Amino acid sequence: MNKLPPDPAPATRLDRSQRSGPTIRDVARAAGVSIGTVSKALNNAGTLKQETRERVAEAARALGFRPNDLAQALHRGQSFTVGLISNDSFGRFTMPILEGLESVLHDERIAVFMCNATDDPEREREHLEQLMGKRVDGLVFTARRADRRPSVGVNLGDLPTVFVFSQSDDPRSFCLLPDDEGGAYLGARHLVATGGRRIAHVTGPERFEAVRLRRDGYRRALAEAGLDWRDDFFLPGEWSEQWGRQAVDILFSSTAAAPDSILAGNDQIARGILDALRDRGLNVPGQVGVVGFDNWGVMVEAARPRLTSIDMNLSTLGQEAGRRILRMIGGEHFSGVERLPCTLMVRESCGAQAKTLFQEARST
Amino acid sequence: MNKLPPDPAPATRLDRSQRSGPTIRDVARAAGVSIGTVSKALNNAGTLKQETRERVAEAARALGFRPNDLAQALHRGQSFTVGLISNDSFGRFTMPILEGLESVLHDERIAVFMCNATDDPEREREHLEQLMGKRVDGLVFTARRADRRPSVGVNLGDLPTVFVFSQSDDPRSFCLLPDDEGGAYLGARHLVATGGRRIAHVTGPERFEAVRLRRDGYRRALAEAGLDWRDDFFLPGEWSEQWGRQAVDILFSSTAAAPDSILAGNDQIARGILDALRDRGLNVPGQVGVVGFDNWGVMVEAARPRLTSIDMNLSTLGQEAGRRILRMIGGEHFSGVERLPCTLMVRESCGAQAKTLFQEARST
DNA sequence: ATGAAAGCGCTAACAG
DNA sequence: CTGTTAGCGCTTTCAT
Repeated sequence: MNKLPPDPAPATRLDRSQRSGPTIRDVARAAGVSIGTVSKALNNAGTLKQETRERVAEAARALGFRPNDLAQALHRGQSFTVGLISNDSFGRFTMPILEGLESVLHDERIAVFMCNATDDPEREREHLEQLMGKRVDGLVFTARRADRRPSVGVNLGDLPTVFVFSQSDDPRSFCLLPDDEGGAYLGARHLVATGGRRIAHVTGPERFEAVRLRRDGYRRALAEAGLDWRDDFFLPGEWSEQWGRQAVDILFSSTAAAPDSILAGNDQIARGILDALRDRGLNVPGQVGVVGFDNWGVMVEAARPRLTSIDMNLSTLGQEAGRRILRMIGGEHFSGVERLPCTLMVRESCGAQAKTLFQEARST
Repeated sequence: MNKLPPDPAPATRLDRSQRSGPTIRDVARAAGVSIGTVSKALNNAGTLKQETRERVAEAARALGFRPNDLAQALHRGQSFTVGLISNDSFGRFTMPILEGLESVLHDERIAVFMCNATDDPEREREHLEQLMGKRVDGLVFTARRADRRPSVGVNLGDLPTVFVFSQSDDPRSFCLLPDDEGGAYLGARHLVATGGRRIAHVTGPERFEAVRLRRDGYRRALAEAGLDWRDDFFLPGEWSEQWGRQAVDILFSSTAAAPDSILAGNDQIARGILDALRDRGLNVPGQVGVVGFDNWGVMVEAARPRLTSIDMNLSTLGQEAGRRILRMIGGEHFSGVERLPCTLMVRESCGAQAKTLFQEARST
């Protein structure tokens, strides 16, 4: 029965005849109709007798026929795929975004190629070449932090592209970001509302745009509450627990005017702050209220007490990215930066008692 | 010149003529040769005059020609794509695996469709259908924890499939896992080597196979050191910091025979242990040595002191998965379970002083 | 050394 | 209502 393999061939090449299932031709034969009829029946197109549709459907099912998307793609000039280029090797930010993106695209039958560039421009270029070769219908860029990034030298033509949690230096491109300013405002306002008068802000490196925007939100909340900005209460540093602990040492070295509240630039910093306060015997939230940023499950839940934090709604961001790219594929154009609201998640480190009041607060 | 669009059509359909770049036909025209010649020239196939090759290459470059992989795939019956189905929505384990997998596959010009099933069988089935439609050349399954999983009812034919960090209940399938037993053995042996005599093991739920295997490795190290197994020193529970803290309360409630070393089932538990020991005023590693499992950067670095931990080498696991699937695509067959060694990463929570001796230790 | 032509599996326009 | 056919962009014999 089996003819012996006539050609050993390169091992990485498939023996096509083996793997690929029945074709539309086989279905046509089985149902006793023409190829065109099968196509119409299976796509609910054209005008066919109900009985024919059923006969074809039946034959297709019996054979286990599954249309070949590649052929379809070739014909339609649309591949039903988009590429996702990520520079967040750790996945902390990319995964929720991907989840949202994918859930939206999946409904339109389009699949996502995920590529990890890990900040290597050469690698990114290669990935882009590959994706272009695969004729993706769109492109999504993601990065670890929301800062500008130079476009690598690949001609994308007018391929629909969106930058999520990441920015392009090309003003014509479209960027989707969390509302950092509003998020920080929300956190600081919550600290005010729970009685804070001396509110410090311990955050990441000032070269991050997110750090500057969050600072602005913090400042706005202070102003609104009639509180003065104090240079010694704004501490940019690193995104680490280590820095959070160190910042507490700085803030509380002179007990004179130590803060009664701290807004952290991320949850890791917040956790460091909590640990250091604990070491000093200071009660949270009794003596000091603490609010984090990111609402990173593993951090906020493990913290003692559990951490109140700002959620950037990354999954929603991903969903919106999906919706936009679909519209762009449909011919619409977008450009500029759009920001989506953050949400305050209240837990015990600050204001859990005022839960009903603030839990739903959203920025913007 | 342009004829007006005769059909407004669904907005999500591409206007093909716009987007797709030059075809091989355009190159042929530009270079003044036939289509077949262009194909040969670009693929270094057949036998062509050197000058012709160059002329074609030049024309292709000038036009910015990029071969259409879809057409190629249709012809060859190989799509140069594989699907990755992940059930680890959090990404903690999937990302490193994906990174390794992708780096290997990328070199063979094959791209990865990433699909998130988040433990929803229906969703997984849909993804599989979609991937089959796209004629992926292979399939990789990943899960959050290395436990058996039922196969969803989709006929995969003889499509090359590998389960990484995850298992199938079909004995014919191929599974790639970390050597949990060996990893735990490594950790426990290290605790022995640094002077531990009363070594406890605080870990996750016993229904996880990984928990049982790690327990076995722990037991083997004890036996090898002539130490007795003690039921009260083996504490299965949850994968949380909370549980780590609680376990310390249990272990040290009677100061009588408290442990001098603790092997944790993961880094979160280990971190909880460290915090609780600290609360009790116990010095690590002076009074109690602690070893974690996972070597999760954000945990081990933030811990005080920094955490000695077992690395499962997930990226390597992903690479191996990539190599195997390539070989399977090439026609080879694999089945059964294979385990790759873990590595001990020594830090201050136990034995950093003995660094040179154990840092490179590998299981198996 | 190069060209011509037959598909890969499917869709859509046009006949019948 | 259904069949026929011309491609989609590329590879690969087989002629020339």
